Amino acid sequence: MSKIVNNIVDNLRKAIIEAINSAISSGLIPKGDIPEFNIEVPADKLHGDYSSNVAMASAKEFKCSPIKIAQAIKQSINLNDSMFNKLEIAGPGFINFFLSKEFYSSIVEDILSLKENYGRSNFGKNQKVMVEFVSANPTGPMHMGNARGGALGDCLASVLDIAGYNVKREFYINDAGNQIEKFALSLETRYLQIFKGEESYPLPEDSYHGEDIKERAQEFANLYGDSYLKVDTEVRRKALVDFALPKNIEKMKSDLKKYRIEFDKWFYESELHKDGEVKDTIEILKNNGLTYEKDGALWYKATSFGSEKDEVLIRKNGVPTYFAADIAYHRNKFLKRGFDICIDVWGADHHGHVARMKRAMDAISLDGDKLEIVLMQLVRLVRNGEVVRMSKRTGKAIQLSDLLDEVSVDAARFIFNMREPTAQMEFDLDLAVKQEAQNPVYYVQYAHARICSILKNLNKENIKPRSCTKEELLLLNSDEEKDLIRHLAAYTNEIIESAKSYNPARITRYVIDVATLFHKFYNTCRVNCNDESLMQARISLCLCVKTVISNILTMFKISVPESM
RNA sequence: GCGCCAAUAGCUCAGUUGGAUAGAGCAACUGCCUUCUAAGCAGUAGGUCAGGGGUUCGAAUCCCUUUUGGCGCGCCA
Repeated sequence: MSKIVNNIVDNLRKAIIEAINSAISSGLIPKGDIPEFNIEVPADKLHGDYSSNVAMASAKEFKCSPIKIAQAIKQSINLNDSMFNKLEIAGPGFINFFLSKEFYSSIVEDILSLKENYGRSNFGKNQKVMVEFVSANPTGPMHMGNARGGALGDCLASVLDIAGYNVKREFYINDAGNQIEKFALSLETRYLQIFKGEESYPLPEDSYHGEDIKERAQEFANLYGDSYLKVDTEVRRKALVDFALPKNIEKMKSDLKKYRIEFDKWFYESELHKDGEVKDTIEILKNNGLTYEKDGALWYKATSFGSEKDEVLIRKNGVPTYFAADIAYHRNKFLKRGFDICIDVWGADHHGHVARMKRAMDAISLDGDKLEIVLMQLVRLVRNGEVVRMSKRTGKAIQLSDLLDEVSVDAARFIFNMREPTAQMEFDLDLAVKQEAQNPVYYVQYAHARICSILKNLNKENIKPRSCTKEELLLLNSDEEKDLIRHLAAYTNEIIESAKSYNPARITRYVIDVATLFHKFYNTCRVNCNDESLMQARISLCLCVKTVISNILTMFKISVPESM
């Protein structure tokens, strides 16, 4: 991992604290405890490369004006072993630090030596993390929400991996409970309709009306004919479900594979029932005195954990609820499989379930705060400036597979990760399809292809990249070059911040900025120039940019074109 | 009714945990290719950060309130 950048902020912080302490002991400022303060990258370059509000933040504690504190720090600080060579006091008391030339050359050397490992850190300390996402209902095809959840969950898992966590991806299949009953009923009705006519078997209110059910029933009929007309309804339904469910799951697997998502595990809810884990979990709640019986059902005292109302665990008919199984499922993740952190990616419509689920972990003596829920808002598809709800081709709600017929996987994965998960987003179909500048994924890929092209042209002239001396790298001193390098330097930290906030969108925006800064550099600084040393230094910088873009796109499973 | 999330340029969205003159991209307008990809770059224009209070050196950011949207409050998942 990059030693340089990750230590810059820490070391600066230490230097500031030392400076204050020494200022106190030499009597420049009164005694006091140093409060929390920030070190950040100012928006305006004139305000330095890093800036601290320490003087303002501690004014109250030291009963001293920010300017005076800042001056005391300036007088006492030792920057000899740091990457900084200058500091200024500005505005109401900001202390602005300026990086030395060596910083820039060090970053280039750093990236060139780390290559595909640049950006990696051990921030996560190899903790076991599970990201559970998509987990679409297997009774039907996947929709737009699953498309966003897929891109989000998969890229989040990748970010965590780079940040040093031991990550597993999982899909939870709800192959038990009410909805399977409903699925069975729907299939049976469609099956009977095939032989007895739609009039004799109208679709019940609480059944799935989708075409996909009809298709599965027809496939079943093609295989077995009317042989399931005479058997008991229970046998018939079981046969239908046993036939249709695996087909649906296979379809989901292949759709997701096309979307470049592969799960480490597909976890079946039914296993939890079979293995008795649901029963065990309920037993634990019982033993903890958190259940009671009412109206023939078994209830969980969610109210003793801050919920507004209690929840049913076992229905009057003896069947456990989804909630009961879900507690058992998360218990399985933590306890049986030893995950340190579990992350669930859910649609925002499930937000009511979040606190309940976390507290239920506490209720079974686990730590609910280790269950992290990433809520994502729903997606609105837009075409020609209008919201699209239905697919033109099928006339049904737009499915993941419809989207991928129209939009490239690269574009879909990129665009879904441009917005904060918590933000409701608009997905512009026209834009996503465009192979043009406006489409941000091409903008980034173009920067990479441009670099490859430069290298190719140089190679034609028999100019090969070589390693540069420190002095040669110091030639990279234009604003464009320094801006670019400074931004590349922030990558490792950007990954960590993204991991902390479970927000891969941060990286998407980051890589767009890399592309922008590269394009600016490209327009002002010619790589193939007369000064051989400068040329080689710029080639080195190009290789750094290429590395970072490639690392990010690869991480997000977006193609990295050498030419466009 | 109660609760959760949001409201920032014409549109889509950022805003690094309270910092300096609120930023991008699209759309509009003006420039830049007989030397590395114009899928690019430079520039112009565009704002009462939904409204109103408060907290302090300092608020788009925190608190209260009003308004407007989205969602949730099942023996559904």
